[in-house]
Amino acid sequence: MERKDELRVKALDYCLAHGVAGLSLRPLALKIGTSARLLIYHFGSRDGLIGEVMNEAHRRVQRSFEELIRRPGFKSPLRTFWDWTTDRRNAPYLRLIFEVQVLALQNPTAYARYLAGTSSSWLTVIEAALPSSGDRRARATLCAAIIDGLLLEFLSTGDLERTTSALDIFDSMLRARVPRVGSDRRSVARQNRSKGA
Amino acid sequence: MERKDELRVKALDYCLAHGVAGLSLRPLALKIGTSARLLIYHFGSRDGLIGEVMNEAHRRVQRSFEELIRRPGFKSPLRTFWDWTTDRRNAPYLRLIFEVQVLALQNPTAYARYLAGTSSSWLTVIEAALPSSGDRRARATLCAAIIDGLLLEFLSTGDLERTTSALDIFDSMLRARVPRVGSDRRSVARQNRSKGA
DNA sequence: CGCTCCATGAAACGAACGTTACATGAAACG
DNA sequence: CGTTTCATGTAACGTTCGTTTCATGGAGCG
Repeated sequence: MERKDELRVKALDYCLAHGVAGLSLRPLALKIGTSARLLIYHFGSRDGLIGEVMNEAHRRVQRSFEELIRRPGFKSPLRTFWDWTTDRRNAPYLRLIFEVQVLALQNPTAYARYLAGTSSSWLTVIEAALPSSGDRRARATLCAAIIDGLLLEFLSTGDLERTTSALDIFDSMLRARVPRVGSDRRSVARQNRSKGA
Repeated sequence: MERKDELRVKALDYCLAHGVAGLSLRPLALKIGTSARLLIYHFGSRDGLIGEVMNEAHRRVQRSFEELIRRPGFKSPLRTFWDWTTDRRNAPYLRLIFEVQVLALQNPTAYARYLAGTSSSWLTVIEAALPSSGDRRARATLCAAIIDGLLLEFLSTGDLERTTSALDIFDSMLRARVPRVGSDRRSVARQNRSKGA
């Protein structure tokens, strides 16, 4: 069983570097010092391997995140979270999860099973951290989307300075606590309904 | 040549529905009423086909976007842009571009060529629409990231109401014109430099 | 008609894919 | 010791992949 653990860890490292979209067993096996035969033997199938690899990834991200919220934070919660996502120890994992999430958009049957409600669980965490208000869920959605969008931009361009500046701007906006806008959820839905093609 | 145009259009429709990650010629050819032989004949190779398909996608998005900015806008620019991205005529294209962008993160040599600077070109457009200020580029980055992040959330969950509420919150924040925060670019860079792992 | 060029079909190529069958050596256990 | 179980290697299976080869039919043109 310990051999399987070792293989899972090495396979995860390989997926962090090469992605999971076109993953094939033989090159992976060659790189981590085993054979396609043994990967099937230990994990049952390619899908089983990817499943265990993604579970391991989620586990590590979870562990790192729990360590984060245990530490005392000097900066704002959002900025602290941003620094965590862009940390080079965490970014590869988030990139991998990004990949699976986007692949699941076009091929849910193949990839959705590897997403253990990642996005919605983070949304819940953020929502719990926000002050209570009628639009708290929408505010949490906004915060999560900003992290996602800026992270995607950071991963694409590598421009940490610009993306961090953007986050700090939003952070200062958030602290300003702008009062509720006139368009509540119902009126938004009304506007959308008159939009269709 | 007109036959090739027809094939390109049909292939794009197929990619909009099935994605481009695991695209293979024979199923595509079967679905659009041709053969793998002819796809190679017309487009030279699989990569050539994907290249032309993505060009066609970018062309259509571009055309739709130009039509958008030609129309008079009743709502805020950002909300107008959001309604455009989530329009069911446009969202599939943005989803496809999302897919390629994320695939390029892990495999730039294979996919980066299909991204004709999409993200940066939009950034420029947004930047031009914002009032001039020292942090205009960062603000543009923020706006683009919010659209990206919310769009990804919308595509993943289909929850247009919640994501639109989130956008409206940000829109109202933006209108409030919070003054510059203390952390300018230089101080941000300073903070980041002392972050490394 | 004869020639040329373009479009297409049928079939195959070699490679890579996930997976399996079979054999074997080592270790654990009675 | 004999037996069983686990881990592993070798080789193959059948399939699919992108691509190529060869042949053919038809349209345009002299």
